[in-house]
Amino acid sequence: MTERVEGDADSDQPAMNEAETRRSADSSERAYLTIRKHLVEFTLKPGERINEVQLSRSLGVSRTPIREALNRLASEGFVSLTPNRGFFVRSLSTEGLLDLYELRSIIECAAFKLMCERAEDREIDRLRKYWEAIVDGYRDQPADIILAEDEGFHLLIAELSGNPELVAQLASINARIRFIRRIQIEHPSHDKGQVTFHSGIVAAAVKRDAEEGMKLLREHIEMTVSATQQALKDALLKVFAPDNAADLKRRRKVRDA
Amino acid sequence: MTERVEGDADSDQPAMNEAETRRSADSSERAYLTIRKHLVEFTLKPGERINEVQLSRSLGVSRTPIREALNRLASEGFVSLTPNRGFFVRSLSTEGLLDLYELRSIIECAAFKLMCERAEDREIDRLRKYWEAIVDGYRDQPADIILAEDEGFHLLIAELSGNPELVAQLASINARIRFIRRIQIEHPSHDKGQVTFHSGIVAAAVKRDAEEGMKLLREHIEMTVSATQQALKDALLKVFAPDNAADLKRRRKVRDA
DNA sequence: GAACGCAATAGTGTCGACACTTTCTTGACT
DNA sequence: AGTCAAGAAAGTGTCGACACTATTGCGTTC
Repeated sequence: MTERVEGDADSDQPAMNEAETRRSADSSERAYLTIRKHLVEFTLKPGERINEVQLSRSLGVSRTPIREALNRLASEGFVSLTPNRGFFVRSLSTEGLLDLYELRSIIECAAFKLMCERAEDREIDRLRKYWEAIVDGYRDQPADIILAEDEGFHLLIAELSGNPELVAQLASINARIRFIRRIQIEHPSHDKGQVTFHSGIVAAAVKRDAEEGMKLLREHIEMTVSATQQALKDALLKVFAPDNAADLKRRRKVRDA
Repeated sequence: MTERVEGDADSDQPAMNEAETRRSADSSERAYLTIRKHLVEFTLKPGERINEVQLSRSLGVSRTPIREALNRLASEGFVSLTPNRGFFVRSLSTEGLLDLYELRSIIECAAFKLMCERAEDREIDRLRKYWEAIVDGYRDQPADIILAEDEGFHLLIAELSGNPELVAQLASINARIRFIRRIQIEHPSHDKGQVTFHSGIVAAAVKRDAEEGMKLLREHIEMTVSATQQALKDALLKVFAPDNAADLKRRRKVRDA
């Protein structure tokens, strides 16, 4: 949805004690990536109010690029903005999560169907090859890699649907649930049956069997949802463990405000 | 998608020659609404580069709120941002339009289905009453009112699906195609059969007949798409009429860049 | 006369400062 | 002790200025 290059956020300490004040013309982008990382890793906790000054100091830039980044994150649903009160970390409640996964299921099923109807044979072949190339080492990869490969797979389906809007939507949804998916992958409950699932999807695509593919997708997403819910609960518990219950109460009050 | 109150943009000349420099704490919001209006009405033409200084002068605010508004509009797909070169009015090509309508169809069908499955009877009744309240004068209203009532109808369906994400998505799509829908409504080709269609939808909802409703929705959207394409062509022709072909050529070159 | 480079201009990206609003603190009053 | 209000502190919203980048126009060279 947002109109820029992605380039994942992996450099972390860009400033802090860096005296050399370079005007690198992309403070805003770096701020965006860094803040998103904080959100994803719960360094900024759900429900928390975001202090612009503090953030700008810790990133070594002024408030302008910070605000730009936060506005972007607001459009993407990561944070919310209350006039004159500032930005808040959006707390992804369990229901909210369900809603997002439901939306994802809708988009993915539609994409699969359109792909079956429209894609050329050699495009379907691209999907098959993509999967074949990664299937071997798939389950032994670290979580980040698995996640990226999985997202790539589903995104490719969206691309083959021929509708760029679907791609944009799915990418935006992915960004929002990525942190949870990672938690889920690292969680003991993580289902290794994904391999079978993906192979099934490829088979359905080759046969152009839209119904079969959509059925698989729906089942798959439903399964991950229930697994994810437990993983999320555990993660939230861990995040709020050091504090006492007061924090949780406040969070509930502000939830989705 | 974006996290604020909507409150439609209908006040137009907020500043310009207003000497009194009030710090009203919502310049950003006003800028957003005004710029969006310009985009919707083709005052800012597709493909055009947006000059922040000029805009800020004409709105009587500094560049900060202008940039904030433009960033928001970028997230929503109205404009695009090229680093160090600025914002450009996104040219909604005919294909792009098709993709958007397709996405809309997907979302609306899914919403209708979920509504049939989940909504309580009194909620379905709300939909019926909403339509009954406006059906009488519907076709004689001015374009803006028809548009708002129509959007409200479809948005209500999304709400009754029980999934706020669907509502947000639909709202965002609506914002992007609103200007075209208005053009289409004012175009001589505008189909008055919408009344029948909406009544059909309500009937299907009352019967909880998801298949029937989805069929109607798909047909309806497909019909409007073809009608809209002609309307869009006429409108674009009108917009680019004063200039010569050079402008169109430039536009093609930059398209969706 | 066309291509190239260089200076001048226009425009974006970021900053620090200040006005205005919300939130917290303190102290008077019941 | 608890409540409320006034003032202090913290924080957001907006501004104008300046640094940096892209673009335009001009003069030079081949």
